[in-house]
Amino acid sequence: MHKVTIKDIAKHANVSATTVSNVVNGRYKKVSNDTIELINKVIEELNYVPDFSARSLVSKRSRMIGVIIPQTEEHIQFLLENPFYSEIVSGIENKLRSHGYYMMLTGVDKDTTYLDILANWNLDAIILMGIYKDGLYEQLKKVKVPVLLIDSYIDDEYFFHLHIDDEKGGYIATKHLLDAGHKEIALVTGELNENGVAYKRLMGYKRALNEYNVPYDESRIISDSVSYDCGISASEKLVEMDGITAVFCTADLIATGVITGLHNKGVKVPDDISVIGFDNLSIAKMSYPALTTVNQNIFNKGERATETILEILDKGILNVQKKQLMDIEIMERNSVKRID
Amino acid sequence: MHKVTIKDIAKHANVSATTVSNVVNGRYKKVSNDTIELINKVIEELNYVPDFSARSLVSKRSRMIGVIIPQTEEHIQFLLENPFYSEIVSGIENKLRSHGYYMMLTGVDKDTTYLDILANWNLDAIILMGIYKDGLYEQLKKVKVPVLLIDSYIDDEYFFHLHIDDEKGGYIATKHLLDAGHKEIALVTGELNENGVAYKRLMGYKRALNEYNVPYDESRIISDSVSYDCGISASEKLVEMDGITAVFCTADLIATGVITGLHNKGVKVPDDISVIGFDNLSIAKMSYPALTTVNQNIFNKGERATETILEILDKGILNVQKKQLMDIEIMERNSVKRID
DNA sequence: AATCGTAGGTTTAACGTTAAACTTAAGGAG
DNA sequence: CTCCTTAAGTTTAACGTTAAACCTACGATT
Repeated sequence: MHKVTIKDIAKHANVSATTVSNVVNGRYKKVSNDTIELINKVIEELNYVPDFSARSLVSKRSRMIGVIIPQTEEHIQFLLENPFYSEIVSGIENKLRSHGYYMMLTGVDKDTTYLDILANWNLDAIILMGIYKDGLYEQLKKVKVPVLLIDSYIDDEYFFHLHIDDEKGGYIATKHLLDAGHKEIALVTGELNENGVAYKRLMGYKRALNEYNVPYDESRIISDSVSYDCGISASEKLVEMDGITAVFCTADLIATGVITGLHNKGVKVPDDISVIGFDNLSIAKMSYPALTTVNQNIFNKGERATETILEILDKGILNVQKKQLMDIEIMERNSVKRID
Repeated sequence: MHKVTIKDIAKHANVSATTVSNVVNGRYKKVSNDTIELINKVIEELNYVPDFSARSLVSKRSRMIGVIIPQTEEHIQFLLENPFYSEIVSGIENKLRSHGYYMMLTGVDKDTTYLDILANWNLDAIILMGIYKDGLYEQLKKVKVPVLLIDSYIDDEYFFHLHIDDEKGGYIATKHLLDAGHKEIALVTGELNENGVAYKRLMGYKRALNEYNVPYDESRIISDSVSYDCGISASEKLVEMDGITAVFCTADLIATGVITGLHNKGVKVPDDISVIGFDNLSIAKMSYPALTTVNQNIFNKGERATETILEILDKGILNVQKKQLMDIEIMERNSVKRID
């Protein structure tokens, strides 16, 4: 009981394999209507499905896109447990699927030589989120496949970029607090890396403070990593800071931890301390109080990433804009209180 | 500048392609140490990476596992935005990766003939979550690939199953409330399908009530779908139910919605109404009050699924247990109050 | 001296598909 | 009546890898 191949169809329909291939791939100009009909009937009867490995071997295309998510040492489960990644992947997958493409999803750990693999699955393109150290980018350039970087400030003309304006995000978040009358604003953030989003958001924070003539005080910056638990532990430091009336968390995941942590210490949000987040994760509306945050439409970002990839695959690498910016805006909920 | 193939390595090392293949695949018994060393050197120099399509074509194995997540019409973004799925996928991916396997992740919508595709990527196995209608299971059986069903009560010897005891889960959750003195207990659940987990959990609920001589009242069952928003809307109905002191939500996602919804109506959790959830999602600890729930270790469930798959691939389809049960237990937090 | 086993290879064909080059018959233009 | 074009195919080779069958030289065994 062997696998049904194109040759079986050819034999049953009394035509050549090429003709079957032409029908399967919609090259109808080369085949008569009668033959098309006949072949389709035989395909149906014999339950033929083309073999993607064979197809990919000869055509050098797989209709498969590689999606890479960062993973840190400490948080094995980081990969998809961060809702940011799962939401964006969700957007990517949906769009890919609706266009007949498939997704290979993988994390990267330290000793991953994954690019080897990614390179040789004949992936049509790669979407990479977050930032990476070591020679990863150099390796990626060796692969002759288009690469789209999401949320990376690596300055390299080779890559395609999809972004929000993180500096502006930091600015409007801080401005939102300033406009609500706050002057003593702490900032809780993940790792500060010059090529990462957190750093840019910090820059925006500084610019807003400056614009409002509020002095920047480095002792009010808490930098750890992007997680709920780090939000919890940050809250302990916050309680000990004198005079704080508001906190800007550069990620919703941190913000939810901060809120819970403050709560546990008997500090009321937003009555005692206001909190603003960043991202507008689906969990932002679930916290209590519901989180005011900077909305980036994450699912849509995933869709947009896929659209860009599809455009590149369609028009060629040279005819697509290298850099794309997405809009952001404040999403007001209940975690920020006006003071005077 | 063509792709480096096994033949290039062979030429440079002055050996046959087969010998290179043997080295690449670790069949060292057939090659002398000197040759192994030489070949490895050449591979390094020329930056050779095997082509997976070619390999898969001849070997009928891809080292790739297909993971399928359900998707409903109403919630396009359902796929990974449900933390349950993202956590389990995270567990699957991590384990796969650490064993040198890859993951193809996809949703299914109504008009997906995805099995065609899944069948012909030469996937080594398929992991399927949730339940599906139509002929999907019959189609899956045609594919000659091992299939592991997570959380499905489809009764078919063909498939491998990974489960928790959902009836017991429903039972211990309800018992937890009963033991805390509650007698008037509503239940909020997703779609009730005989082959799904929600139905079993409902059965457990009934058994517990029965054991404690509390009459079962169908008007206290609210069935919608598994989402935060449905939790919100369920809360409106709950407020109108007379005498309710506790609610069992058969999913944490619903429970968080219920808590927020009740809150908005001025009902205090757990002071006025106690809430217990199911799953122990990572967001369970983020709600306020933190959610008491039935803990199934989701990430670990994903890992376990992968382990089973790897075992099947290793030992053959006949030498692995068809059904596996995972443990559950109550995870106490702050959303349930003892009353007397 | 003949035989055998084994280490260390090589050669060949096959996996399923497609791209490129080739074939044939019929119809229309001149 | 001949030449040209076109529709509707066919044939052949190639994609990169591996499994199976085959080969050879050398040392050990009888």
